[in-house]
Amino acid sequence: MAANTRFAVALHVLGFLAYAGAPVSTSEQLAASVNTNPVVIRRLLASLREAGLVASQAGPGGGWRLERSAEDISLADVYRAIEDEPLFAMPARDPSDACDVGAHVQAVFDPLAGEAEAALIERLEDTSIADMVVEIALRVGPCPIDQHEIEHQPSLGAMT
Amino acid sequence: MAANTRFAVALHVLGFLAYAGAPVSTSEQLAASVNTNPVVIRRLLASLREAGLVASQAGPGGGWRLERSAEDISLADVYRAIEDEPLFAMPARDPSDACDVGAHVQAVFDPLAGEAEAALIERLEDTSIADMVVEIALRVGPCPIDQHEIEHQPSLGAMT
DNA sequence: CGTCTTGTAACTAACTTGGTTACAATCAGC
DNA sequence: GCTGATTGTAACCAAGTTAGTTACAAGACG
Repeated sequence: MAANTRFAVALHVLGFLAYAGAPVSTSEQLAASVNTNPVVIRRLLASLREAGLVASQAGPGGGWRLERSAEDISLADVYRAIEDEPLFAMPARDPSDACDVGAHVQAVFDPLAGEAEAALIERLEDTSIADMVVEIALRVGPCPIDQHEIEHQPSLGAMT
Repeated sequence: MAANTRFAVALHVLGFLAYAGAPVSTSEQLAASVNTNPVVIRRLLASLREAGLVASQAGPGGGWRLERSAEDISLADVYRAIEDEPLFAMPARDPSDACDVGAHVQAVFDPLAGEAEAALIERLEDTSIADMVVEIALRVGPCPIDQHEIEHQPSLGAMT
């Protein structure tokens, strides 16, 4: 499958915004952490902004910030903000309606596909961006120096 | 998204095989019902055969049949037979490990993505091909003539 | 005004998908 | 063994998707 990497990138970026604690982060910083182009980040975050998850501001000192608290953004919110197409779909060409199966397969398939995707989303509802940030912080391990006081963007460390 | 239609086609074909009740159906017949090319059907069914869901036989009178009873094939079996790549994946380029979030996002993301996909599969486990066939039969409605006795491939009706 | 940043269009390269043709391999029945 | 039906599979094409990139307009702030 064309691996769906937008979801992973969205979680990375939202995790960054939550973890950084800075008032805003620029798409340049986010792109550096994800290792991609700032435009890719802006495109993705545009979807998240439409869903009310983040806000942006232009100009010097501008950038992106969470519009809700990290506890209040579930992975399901992110999934819904990004994925507009259903997970499973019927092929473009309609099946033959001269055949009992072809005539009714769509009516039977569609609700099944919807329920399966709903189960996926329901599971995503159980985890928040804040939960993810906790997991990340746990893996960073005890810090000799409290990174949150070195600079305003602690998560960047000594990035080039 | 590049809508995943293989899943829908697989269910259609398996439903056809179960509903038809004929000893075998040819990829030509299946392709006619799905409204696609026989080669597409053979390619897809090759995956299902590897998973032990169907069997094929060449030569005259040959074709495809279910290798297990329709009650014994869950939609999860079909999903696993078809999808080899994980539903969610990290982007090809590794994130920056100069950043706390970039360094650990994959370790946090991977199990989350796996659990979400597991929830999807778990839901698919609840429905069998037989369940689908019942739903289809219900929609066909009461038949003036028992179609299963007109011919050997009742579901084809008067297909061209 | 000058500069930093977002917003967005346009283009490209790589990949995926479904469709199609072609042909070898297999098998049943005569 | 010959014939014909059917699967098995490689090769190729067209269309669509995705990520990446460049370019530049628009907005915000000192």
